Amino acid sequence: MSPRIGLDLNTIVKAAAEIADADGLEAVTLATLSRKLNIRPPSLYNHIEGLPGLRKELALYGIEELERYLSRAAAERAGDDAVRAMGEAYLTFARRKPGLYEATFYTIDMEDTDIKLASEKIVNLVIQVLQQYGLHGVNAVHATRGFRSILHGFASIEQKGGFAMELDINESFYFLIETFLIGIKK
Amino acid sequence: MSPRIGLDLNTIVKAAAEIADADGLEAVTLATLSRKLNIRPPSLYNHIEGLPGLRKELALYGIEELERYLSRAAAERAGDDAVRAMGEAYLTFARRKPGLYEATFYTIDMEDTDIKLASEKIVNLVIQVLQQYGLHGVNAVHATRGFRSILHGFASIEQKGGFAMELDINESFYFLIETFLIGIKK
DNA sequence: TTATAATAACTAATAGTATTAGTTTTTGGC
DNA sequence: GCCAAAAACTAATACTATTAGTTATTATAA
Repeated sequence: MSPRIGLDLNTIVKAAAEIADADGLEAVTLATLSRKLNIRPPSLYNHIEGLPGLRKELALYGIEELERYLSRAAAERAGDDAVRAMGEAYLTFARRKPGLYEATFYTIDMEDTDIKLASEKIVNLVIQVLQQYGLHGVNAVHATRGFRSILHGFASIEQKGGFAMELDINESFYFLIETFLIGIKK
Repeated sequence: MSPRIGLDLNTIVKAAAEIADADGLEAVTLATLSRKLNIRPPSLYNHIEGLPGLRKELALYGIEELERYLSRAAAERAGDDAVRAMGEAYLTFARRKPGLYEATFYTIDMEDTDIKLASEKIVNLVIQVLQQYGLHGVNAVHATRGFRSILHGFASIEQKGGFAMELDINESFYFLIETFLIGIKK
């Protein structure tokens, strides 16, 4: 029963991510988290700024993790291959870490500098790939916003169980990506 | 101080929607709602099955309201016109009723019969429009899923403040819709 | 090696939340 | 005008986050 367990921010955030993935983001509370870590809830305040602070850290971790998935997929690839690989990586991340993915969109402060910076890395990555289609300036931004919308929309609806009909979901995803590729080429 | 105010489900759900639109979905609690309605929290249990029940009713109301927006837009229109109009209507709804829109995606039980039925109406509406492009059977379903993904993704990211760059958001939306139209035509 | 300062745990207390149980008041139908 | 159902209520319980103040451990420096 040592009053100095040796907790750090990383351990805390990863524990929170585990709860989120296992039981949903709503299950991430200071109470459940402190139970998992074998400490009392107030002790968490030594590391994070309350529940809002925890949510920010979780979102940040999620965005950075997503960026790693995406940049790994884009590496050594170009054009359609790169777009398809990034799309698949995005969906894989959302499926493998559902709670953490949810956290990247859940009541986060987009004005926050850390969040902004991490998000920009993803945007720049996508812009870089889409520029290979001759999309520059405003059009590259439009296309990037479109690509993000497609990916988030699909992943989010799937996660909520919104695709009810008996039809292969992966096929629908490929259909959508190909539709997008055709669209940006003309 | 009458113990019989004359509350009904409709009044309750609309009050909840007002809170959601004004202060965000997280602000919708039995406590805030009962304060707005000038009753004590337990009284709400005469009309709804706790907080989960309230959320379900709110989601249902949102889905039905969205369906009204979309069918009004699709009426008397066909092809590209209909698709563009539905896209705009979707975005308009999400912008005008942000909290209610959020509710249509927030921890809802997709197995619930009422929710399922209301959702199917929207799906069928979209399928009907997309069939005019010669999309039938599986392809019509793929395209419908794609269209919903685009709309939800865009609306959701915009709502969270995710489109940071200084570039007109409506332009990006039109770009995305046109990209989709081109894609499904080839 | 020992004293001190910072860190990170703790307990205690408060306020806000949902929910259940049991009660009272009103209303509508007979 | 009576009675049953509906819809409000009060009281109580169990969580939750959070703040204040306390204590124990660790790291540092004399």
